[in-house]
Amino acid sequence: MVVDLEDDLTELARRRLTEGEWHDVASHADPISRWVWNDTTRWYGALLARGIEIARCHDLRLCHAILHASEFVSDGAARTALRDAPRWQAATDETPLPAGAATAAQTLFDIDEQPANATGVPDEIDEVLAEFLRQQEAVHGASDPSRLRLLLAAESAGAVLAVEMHAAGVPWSRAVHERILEDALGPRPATGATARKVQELGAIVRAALSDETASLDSQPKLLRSLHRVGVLARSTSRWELAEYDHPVIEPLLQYKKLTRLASANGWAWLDEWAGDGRFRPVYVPGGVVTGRWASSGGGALQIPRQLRPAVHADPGWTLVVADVAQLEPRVLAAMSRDLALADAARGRDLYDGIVASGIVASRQEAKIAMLGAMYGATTGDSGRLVPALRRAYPRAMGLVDAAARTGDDGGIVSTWLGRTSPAASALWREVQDRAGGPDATEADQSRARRSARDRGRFTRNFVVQGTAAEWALAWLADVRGSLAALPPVSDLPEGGAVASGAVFSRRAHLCFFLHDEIIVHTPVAQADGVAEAIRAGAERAARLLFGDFPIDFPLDLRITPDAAKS
DNA sequence: TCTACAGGCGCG
DNA sequence: AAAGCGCGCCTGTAGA
Repeated sequence: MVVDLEDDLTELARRRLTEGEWHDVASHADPISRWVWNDTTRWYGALLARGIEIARCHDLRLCHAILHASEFVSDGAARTALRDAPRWQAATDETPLPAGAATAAQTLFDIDEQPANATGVPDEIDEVLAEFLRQQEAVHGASDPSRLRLLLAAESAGAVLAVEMHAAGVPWSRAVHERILEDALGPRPATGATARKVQELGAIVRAALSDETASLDSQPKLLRSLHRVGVLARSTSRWELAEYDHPVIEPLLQYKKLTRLASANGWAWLDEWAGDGRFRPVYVPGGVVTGRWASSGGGALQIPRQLRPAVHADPGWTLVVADVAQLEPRVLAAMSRDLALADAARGRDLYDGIVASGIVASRQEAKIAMLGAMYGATTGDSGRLVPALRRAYPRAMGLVDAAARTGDDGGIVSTWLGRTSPAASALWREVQDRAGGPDATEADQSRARRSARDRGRFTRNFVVQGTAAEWALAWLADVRGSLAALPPVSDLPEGGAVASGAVFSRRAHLCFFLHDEIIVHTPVAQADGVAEAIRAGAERAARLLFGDFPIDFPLDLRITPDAAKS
C-alpha cells in the first residue's frame, strides 16, 4: 500500500503494486513522501534487498501500541475505536497470534519472498486503512496532538532505521575478534572443548580450593566448595567474592571473566553472528515499555567493551562514533524546566557542573546521587546524597518524585511526547486491596508496601528513560535524513562496504544504535561532514522536543581509526 | 526428556 | 564498591 499523507488516502491506499512498479517507485523523481503500512518489519527488509529505500513511514503496529496506551488520547469515540481493534494489539500470552491471518485476502504487497507475518497484525488493505483512519482520529482529538505526532513519526523512523541497520550491519573484523579471543583464552579449542587458559585457571582455582574435582560452573556446588575453605559468601557474584581475602578469589574471578567471554562472545558467537564481516543484530523498536529498543539475537545490547576493537571500518571507509554525555539527567532538566540543572549541564560534564555548583564534593558523588534520584535509591551512599540534589534542583527532583508517587498510588505516567506507562496489573491491585482490608496481616501490608515502592521506582524512571529514548529517536531520524542528503561517493576502493548491501555500499549510513550512542559507517572523504551532521542533529533534536529551553546535548564524538587517538 | 526458573553478568 | 531503573543471553538445576 502506498499512501501519501498529503493526497487522497482512499484512492492511493487501494493501489496494489506489482513487482515492476517497485522499481518505478524507487526511481521516481518525486518519491512517496510517507508510506503507511501495517508493520515495517514485515515488508521493508525485502524492499531494501531489492534496492528500494524509503523516505519515511507510518508504522501502524507501533503507533497503535503508543496511542492505545497514551494518556494524551482523550476518552471518547476515537479511544474506544482503538480499544475495539484487538487485532492491532501486541501479541501477548493471553492473546496469541491468529494462525494464518490474512492469507487469502488482498494483502499490501505482491512480493515473492514474503516474510511470515510474525506479529499477526492485519494484512488486508481495508483493515489497514481503517486502522490508519482510527489513528488519525485519535491524534486529532488528543490533548497534545503535536507532541503525539512527533512521537509517532519518531517511532516510525526508528522502525525504518532498525531494518536498515540490520541490513547494513556493523563492520566487524574477524581477525581482530580472533586475536582478542586468542590473547585471552588461548588457541581456538575443538567444538565442545575448553580453551587452554580456562583449563589452566580452573586448575589453579581447584588447587586453591584443595579439591581437584570441584565444579566451578555450578553455582550451588561452587558455593559449597568456597564454604569449605572458609569463604562464607552468600552468593558467587563477582562483587561479593571480591570482598573476601583468600587465595582462591583472584583466580576464580579471572576464571569467571574468561568463561563469560568464551560462552557469550567466543568463537561460536563469531561464527554465528559476525562470520561474514558484519554483525547484524535484530533490533526491536518499542520493545521496552519505556520506548527503548530491545534486541533479539546476537546480544546487540551487550557487546562487551573488550570486543569494541573488532568494530572496524572497511578499506576506504571510516567509522564515526558518537554518544551523548549524561543524556537522562539532561532530558530531566529540560522536561522539568529546571534552569539550575540546565546551567550545571551547559557546555560541560553535567556531574562536574553539579560539583562546581557546590552541591556535592566529587564527580563520583554527583553521579551516584543523580542516578539514585532517577532510579529511586533509598539506601547507601546514593540514598544519602539524593537530598542534596533535592535542595539544589527542586524542579527536576520534584518531577521524578511526583512520578514515583503516582506509580506508588497505582497511577500511570507519561513521557514528554506522550508514551504512557502500563496500568497497574490486576495482581498488583489485588495485593494493595488485601493490605487495606479488615483482616490484613502484617505480612500482607509489608508485601503491599514493597510492591507499591517497586512500582514507584518504575514510574519514576519511566518518565526519564522514556523521554531520553524519544530524544534519541529524534536524533537518529535527523541524522538519517542528513546522511541521505549527502552526495553519493563514486571513487571508492573496490570491495569496500559491499557487505552492507547495494543500498549502503556507496553511501554513509547508520550501522549501530544503543540508547544514547550511534555509529555511522562512511566513506573517509565524508567523515567530517558526517560528524557535523551528527552534532547538528543533536541540537535539532533538542529544539524539536524542548523548543527554546536552554539545554544542550554535548557529544563524545570520535572518527576511527584515528591515528591521534588510537 | 523437556521446560521454567534462578543466578550471574554483559550493556545503557 | 553496590544500590536503585531498563534489557538479553548463557548455564545448571529443579520440577513436571
